[in-house]
Amino acid sequence: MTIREDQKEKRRQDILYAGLGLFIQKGYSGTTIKDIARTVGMSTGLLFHYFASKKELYLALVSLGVEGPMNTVQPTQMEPLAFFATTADFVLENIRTEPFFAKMFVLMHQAYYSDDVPASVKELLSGFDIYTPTADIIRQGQANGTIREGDALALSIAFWSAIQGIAETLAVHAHLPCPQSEWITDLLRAK
Amino acid sequence: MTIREDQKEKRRQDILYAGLGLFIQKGYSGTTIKDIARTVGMSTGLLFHYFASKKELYLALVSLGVEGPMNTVQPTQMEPLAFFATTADFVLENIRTEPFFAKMFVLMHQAYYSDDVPASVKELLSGFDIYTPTADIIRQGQANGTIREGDALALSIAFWSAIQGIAETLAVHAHLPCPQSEWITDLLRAK
DNA sequence: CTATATATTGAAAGATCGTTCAATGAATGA
DNA sequence: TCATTCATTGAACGATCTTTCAATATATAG
Repeated sequence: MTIREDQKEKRRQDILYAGLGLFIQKGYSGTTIKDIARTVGMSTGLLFHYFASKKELYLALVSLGVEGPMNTVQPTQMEPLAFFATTADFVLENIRTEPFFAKMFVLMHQAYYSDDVPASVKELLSGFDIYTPTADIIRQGQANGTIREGDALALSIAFWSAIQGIAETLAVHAHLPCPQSEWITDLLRAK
Repeated sequence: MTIREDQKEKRRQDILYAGLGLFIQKGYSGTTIKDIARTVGMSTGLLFHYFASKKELYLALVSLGVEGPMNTVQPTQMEPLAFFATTADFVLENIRTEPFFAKMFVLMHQAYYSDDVPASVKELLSGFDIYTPTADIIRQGQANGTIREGDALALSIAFWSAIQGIAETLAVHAHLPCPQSEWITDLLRAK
């Protein structure tokens, strides 16, 4: 690996991080290549030396999220309520201490739910569904009495909505206090 | 009020509602005047007969939210936890049964937190802060033992984040089941 | 019915954005 | 050192978007 290749890779990371911050704050269409280039301190034309297009830059970010720490949230053999406690704790702890993680969490939500993203991104994310597998785990917890009664899908929506909303808030305002993971877990806990 | 004025007003409502749906799904920049015009079935030029600009159309929507049912959420003399139970119940019930309410809730969040909105909208919303007054009520509930201990602002963020996330999900997918307001209230309740 | 006001269209203007490209400066390798 | 490759710029191109406008159809008023 030559010095030039190292610096090129570092420059790519800078562009990606600048893009991440702008995309979650201004949306895909609201963010211009000029915005990103100015943030990292380069000319607009030069950015195309690192990424072939705006679409590809955004897709590279979403791919980072798909392969990254986001999908460490995997169903396990844990006791159901303990799984949610662990998951909430892991995600909130990372949101609190790693700005990149918090922003990436918001970007993935944006990429999944917004219609203001390239079709290639939608294709990459098609088939992703956090609610269905989570709802299954909730049903197991309801069966063994640790998770409250109620529509499992609705409980899943409540759990992830809370985490998602917190990520959105803290990704932009890192100075605000982060809710405790136990509060979110108690949303599911049977009394 | 002539027939013409009635129809003009009705047409304005149609444009506003079409814009609301598109804005929350594609963002401000991602939504084009052409999009909105096509949705209501008129030419692009005609839309400027009803709204002077895209900015003004968006601002009219946010103004509806500011004056509308959104600010019926007012601190009262209620017992603190009862206030949150009532608020969560009111908001979730409206999100569940009134698509316009759910979408408006999402739009207000977008207008407040996104940087992809006209400066005039930011000015209209400056000074709005749901967290600070809510955190005050939480402190009262902590004082009388009905609300759990912990950073009041963080509890406020957790409460509203959950509701906001649910609104975002149901505004786009109205067929999904709506979480119970008690689940959200239990997020604050002392054990 | 006639004249005036309103509704509507499609095209054009003006602005902005993504993208390309020729030209130049800097670093690398032989 | 010199030739070659890479980094960088700024201007230009084409596409798209907001907004305007002249022209036409339709409805209202007297």
